[in-house]
Amino acid sequence: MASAVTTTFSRTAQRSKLSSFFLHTANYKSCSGINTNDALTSFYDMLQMKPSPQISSFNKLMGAVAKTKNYQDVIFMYHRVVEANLVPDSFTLHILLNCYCNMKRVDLGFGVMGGIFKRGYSPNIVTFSTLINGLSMEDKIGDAVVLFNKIIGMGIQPNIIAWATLINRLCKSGNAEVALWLYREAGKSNGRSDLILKPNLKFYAMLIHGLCKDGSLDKGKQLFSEMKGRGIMPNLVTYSGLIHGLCEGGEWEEAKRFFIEMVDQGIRPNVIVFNILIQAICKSGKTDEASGLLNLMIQIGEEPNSFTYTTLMNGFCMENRIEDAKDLFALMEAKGCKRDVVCYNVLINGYCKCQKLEEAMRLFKEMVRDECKPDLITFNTFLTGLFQVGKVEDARALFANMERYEVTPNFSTYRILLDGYFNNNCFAEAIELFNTLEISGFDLDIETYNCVLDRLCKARKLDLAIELFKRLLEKGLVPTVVTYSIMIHGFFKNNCHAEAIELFHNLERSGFVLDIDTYNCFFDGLCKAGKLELANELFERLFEKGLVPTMEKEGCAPNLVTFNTLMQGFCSCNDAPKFGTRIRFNMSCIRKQSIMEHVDTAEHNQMVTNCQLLKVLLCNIKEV
DNA sequence: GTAGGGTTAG
Repeated sequence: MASAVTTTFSRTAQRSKLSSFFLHTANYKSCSGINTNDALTSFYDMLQMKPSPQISSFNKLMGAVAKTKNYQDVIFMYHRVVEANLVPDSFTLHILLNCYCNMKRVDLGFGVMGGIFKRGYSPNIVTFSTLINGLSMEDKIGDAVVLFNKIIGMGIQPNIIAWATLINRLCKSGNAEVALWLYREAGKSNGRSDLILKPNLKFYAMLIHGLCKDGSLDKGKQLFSEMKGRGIMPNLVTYSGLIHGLCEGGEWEEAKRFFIEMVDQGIRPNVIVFNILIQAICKSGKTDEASGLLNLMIQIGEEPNSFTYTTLMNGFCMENRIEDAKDLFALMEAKGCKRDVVCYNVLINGYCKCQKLEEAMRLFKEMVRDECKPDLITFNTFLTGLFQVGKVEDARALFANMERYEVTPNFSTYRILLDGYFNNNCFAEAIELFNTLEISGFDLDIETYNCVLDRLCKARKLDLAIELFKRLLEKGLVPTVVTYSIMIHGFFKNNCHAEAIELFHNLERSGFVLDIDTYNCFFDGLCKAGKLELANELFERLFEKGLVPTMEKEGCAPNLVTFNTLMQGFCSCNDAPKFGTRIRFNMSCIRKQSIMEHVDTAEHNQMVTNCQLLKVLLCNIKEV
């Protein structure tokens, strides 16, 4: 899309009344609603005036454009100002700094701070607050806290804006406990009453919401009471945050209690709090109840918005009720509610989930016609769906089309392609893609390596797997239990029993904490390799060492898979009677309630089959 | 004239 700058500068600049508006408006805020094109016309106009207007007039214009989030345009304007030999002042530089931070280029922001020094100004609390915000936006909350500490060390006193920036970002990044601690600290006087951060409704709201979202529900509720105790009365937004936090933390009953309390206080719920409730109800699988809430909203005259419809549509899609989702999609249009990219994505995902790819494609075309630009999530969703039904050709074509829509593939996109190629027997293509990603310096994580290792092992390309395993170590990646399970399984599958056993023993000796899946994988390999004695020995050893109870403590308890694997192994060998005691023991373990919890259907069915088989077998087994 | 601030969807 062409920026407003290009369009403005491609046409002859016209002297506009706006120019004089910017030259003479005392109150900058009064021009916040300005259209970027008009602002740029005025800007170009002002640049040509002789004598040049004051830098402050240019600042007003740049500030106005920055408010419209057209940061690229502000940067363009900054360069034109410098080229025109105008001297940027501290305000100009701070506007520029804020633009870079909002564009998630805090590195360039720090560069601007250099410029602030170079031009003889000193960074102030505004500079640092902006940078703290910029760092947080790039998920560098730790660096933001370090910077905050540093400025205090430099003797710069944070003001309420600096505190609000940091506390808000901490709450949003899952660090509400830290935020609360800081808030408490900021509330202490340190002998200077002018520096105390006074109790404040918005700070409380941020903290309550954050604490609940992070799972500290009791602390959140406690803070809510504390706030009321201090005479700060919660309003709709405070209640919404609390209710949302409680819903996210799974305390639906509590959320409902506060909703009722809010209504009793005479606070009328708005569309946002309804949306929060609808989402929570959908998540608990009661989509019809959520649908009832939509009707209630309409009844009381609270207009549902695109969030409302989309949330509910997503609820239906998750239950494979695509027709209901489609009806809602139609209702949305009938009610004059604009369908945005999220809404289309939800429905495309729904169609993909129930494998109606033609419908998904129709919708994709419709959204383009509707001038709704597909985004990264549209493509990632659609690609996943196409690969799932084996439409590899269509997936390739869609991927090739991303550029046309100015959407850059991300790491998830490549993972979808990689998995998709592997799952659809395009082994060579998958490996080629992986190699390209590796060479192009893509930051591949251990999970991606695990995926490729697994496929290589399963394709009996053990040499390549070993080579790749060495390479990931060289890269400094740390293998996980999954990596080792894959390798152990790979060795067994490729008949390298000795290597599998050696690897397992090395891991045990080195004190590496194995999980039950790794043990199961090892047991499975041993059983299939006919090494029942070894499997039995290991199992006995685990008991002798008291390791089985330890395994239980560490969430690594033997599960149904363990017993199923061992039972099958013991039964299928020629001298099954030898393991009679073990088989009986395993069966009694299986009957234990704890083993039966969290068992999937397939595993359960396997168990039933095993048990039936075993009953027959056991009849022929003499007690040992 | 420059920074921040409470709630919602994929």
